[in-house]
Amino acid sequence: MRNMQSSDSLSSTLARAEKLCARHGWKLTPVRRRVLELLLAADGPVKAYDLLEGLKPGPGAAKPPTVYRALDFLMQAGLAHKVEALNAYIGCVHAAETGGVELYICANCGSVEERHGAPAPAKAPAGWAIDRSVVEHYGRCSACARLSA
Amino acid sequence: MRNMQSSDSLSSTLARAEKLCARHGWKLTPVRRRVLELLLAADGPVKAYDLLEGLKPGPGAAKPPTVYRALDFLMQAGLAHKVEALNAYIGCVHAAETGGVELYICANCGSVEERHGAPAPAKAPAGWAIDRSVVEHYGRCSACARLSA
DNA sequence: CAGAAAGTGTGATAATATAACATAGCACGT
DNA sequence: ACGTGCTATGTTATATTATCACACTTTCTG
Repeated sequence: MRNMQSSDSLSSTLARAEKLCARHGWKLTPVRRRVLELLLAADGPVKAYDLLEGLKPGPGAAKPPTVYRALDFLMQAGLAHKVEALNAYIGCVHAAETGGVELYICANCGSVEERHGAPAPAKAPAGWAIDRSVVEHYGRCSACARLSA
Repeated sequence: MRNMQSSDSLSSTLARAEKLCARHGWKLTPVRRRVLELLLAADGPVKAYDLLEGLKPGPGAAKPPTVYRALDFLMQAGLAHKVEALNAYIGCVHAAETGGVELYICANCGSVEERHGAPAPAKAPAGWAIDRSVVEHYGRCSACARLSA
């Protein structure tokens, strides 16, 4: 098993996503919801074109813009994150938490851990105003670190 | 002016790169050196295909693999960094400094500041072994922050 | 010198992402 | 209900970023 997301918690995470959107008046449309499901069900970061494949079985055979638009929405809503160094995307398990996200990515098994509310870099250069930070750590998760030790 | 690199210091940075490579037995070949020059002379992060254009004037009209190979070398040598969230590259002014790199990127003017020796995240999840971290902060540099205030 | 290793040239193509414009569904005031 | 505008989606094409595979050359080494 490569992620922390059980099949049970998938549906409860989706339910929370529904509520979050309802509360804000955002529309979790079928396409968006389907993309979120695929992200949450995956064992790790997912490539955009794999989502595209994942969408094929359904009635709507999507084209790239569809997927990218859904991803944009989910990221704005805080329901997904982009893993910049992998050009891949993950569903956010702790949606609605505020503050920056810090990602820990296991290079061996692909699992990802999210940390929220990462402390603002107190040591930014003088005078800089930081809007957004990308923080990604690559290494081995505890399980994989033990095995390869 | 968008970066901190004067024309003077360009040549001295190149000289230091030469020495660094000589000291380690790495080969700073003409192509690699030319790419490094382009990176250092630029006002900010440079896209791979812009480097490709920049190489055209010279005798060797390069193809993509040439540029990517040069970039790989420079990054391994610590002479360049990739800005993951922009798919762009920067020449490293503090080459040979150890430890992780933290980048501050001004969304307004494109200038970039490097910080080296970023403290390892003491709060990594228990048991994780971190090999490499990507840390990029987006916002406004002190000059641009003042103007837009 | 012979052989191996590292670097580069070249053509093709893969992988990632967006532009531009058409269509459809829904919300809202009347 | 009706039109109006807004949001979302569909569709075609294309832009952008990156790698593969193979040939050739240069350099290093014994």
